[in-house]
Amino acid sequence: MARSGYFHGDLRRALLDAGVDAARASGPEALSLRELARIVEVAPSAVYRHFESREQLVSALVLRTLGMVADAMEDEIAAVPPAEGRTWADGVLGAVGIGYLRFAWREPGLFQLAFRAHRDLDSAHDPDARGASGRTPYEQLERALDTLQDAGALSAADRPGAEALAWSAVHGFAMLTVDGPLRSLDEGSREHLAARVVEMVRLGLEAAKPDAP
Amino acid sequence: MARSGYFHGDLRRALLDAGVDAARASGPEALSLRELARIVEVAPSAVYRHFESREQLVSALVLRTLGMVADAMEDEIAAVPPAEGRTWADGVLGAVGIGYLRFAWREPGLFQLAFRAHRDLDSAHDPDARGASGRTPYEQLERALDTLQDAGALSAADRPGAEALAWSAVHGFAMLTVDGPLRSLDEGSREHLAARVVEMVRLGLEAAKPDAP
DNA sequence: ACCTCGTTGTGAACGGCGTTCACATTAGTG
DNA sequence: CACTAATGTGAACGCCGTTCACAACGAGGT
Repeated sequence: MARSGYFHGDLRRALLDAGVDAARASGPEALSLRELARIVEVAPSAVYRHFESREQLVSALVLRTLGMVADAMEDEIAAVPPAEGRTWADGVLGAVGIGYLRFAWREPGLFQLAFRAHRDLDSAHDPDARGASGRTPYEQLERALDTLQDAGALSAADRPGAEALAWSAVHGFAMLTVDGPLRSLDEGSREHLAARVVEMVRLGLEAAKPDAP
Repeated sequence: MARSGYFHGDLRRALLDAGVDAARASGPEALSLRELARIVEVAPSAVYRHFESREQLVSALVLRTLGMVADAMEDEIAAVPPAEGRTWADGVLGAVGIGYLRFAWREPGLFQLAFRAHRDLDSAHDPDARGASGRTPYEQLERALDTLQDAGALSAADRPGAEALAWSAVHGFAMLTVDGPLRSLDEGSREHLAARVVEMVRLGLEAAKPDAP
């Protein structure tokens, strides 16, 4: 923790901790390499012993944050009243979406860090992006959709692309409400609209009207 | 155009032109004030005679770009086969969404410029954000939803928030496909999924299942 | 105990950025 | 024609990310 003179105990971890704090407080823009080095009381160049570049540091922070998102989803799923078949599947899918959104509102800085410039699908299955449940956020979505399919609410023909459909709606709403034009919505309207977004996703997925016979 | 010695003919316009070119080529990150000044062959400080800050320059560029988006939507609407009532209304709403998406794919750099850090709803009605039709992109969406309501496909109770619902889905899909994890989708799947997104929005809006009696 | 060697942190420097300010140049106006 | 307001210049400030030669340390072998 405290540095033993010249050497820092665990600089890599300390930088990541400071990074999470900074992003939480003021978003991903505030993540300056020099600033983090200052917080940890180390020369800027020391950072390069643990990360190849600022970008790579940010990537590590993104993975950490994705784990938190996964936990938020898991919490929301745990709160779904037990049910069977289609009702349960709908509940889980909704919980995944609401978990995503509630995390975004509770931790806007971290949310932006995780999803604003989160460019690759690699992280969707990166071990470092897993939460306590052992799943990444993307895997939670996949699982919810599997459940939906098993419950007979989603046809096999409509399954491909279902992740994109659901993610689009929820992610778009998150963007608009966290950072965008709808960011000054009060919590009530926000939650009400979120429920409509989730309902829209459900309808879009269960419509089962493929354009091929 | 060419500068008459000391003075530049129309520096403000020249900077905006250069800014659009730069953003088109390499996204909004590449918009450095000094770089634009270099292109226009002027000292960096000269920029401050026309814009209070880099941020304000970018804002002006955003408005310009929104006008182009409005035009793209208008083009798409013009291509909708003429019909009446609900069919026509559905067609217009779809065209607005598809116009948004096609613009995003055709001009990814400009799209990001316009919608990535586009923080206020003010620009939704800013005169400088209007296209040739005299409407901003947001106003096009409003109009499409009005049409939908007039056609009886959208209840008055569901009208508030309809903009947010539609925008969320389309914007989220645009983000994922332009910059995000789905950016390497081929054009075919992209268009196919876009149609499903639009269909999802339609279903979500026309569901007419308010939670209050 | 000593010496080596790889690891980790330092300090100074480079070029780039946005921004400021005193100053130079010009176009219009009275 | 002189004055003034508008417009462009040049140098400077403090920030940023990154690089590199160098210093301090821990561990392992002799």
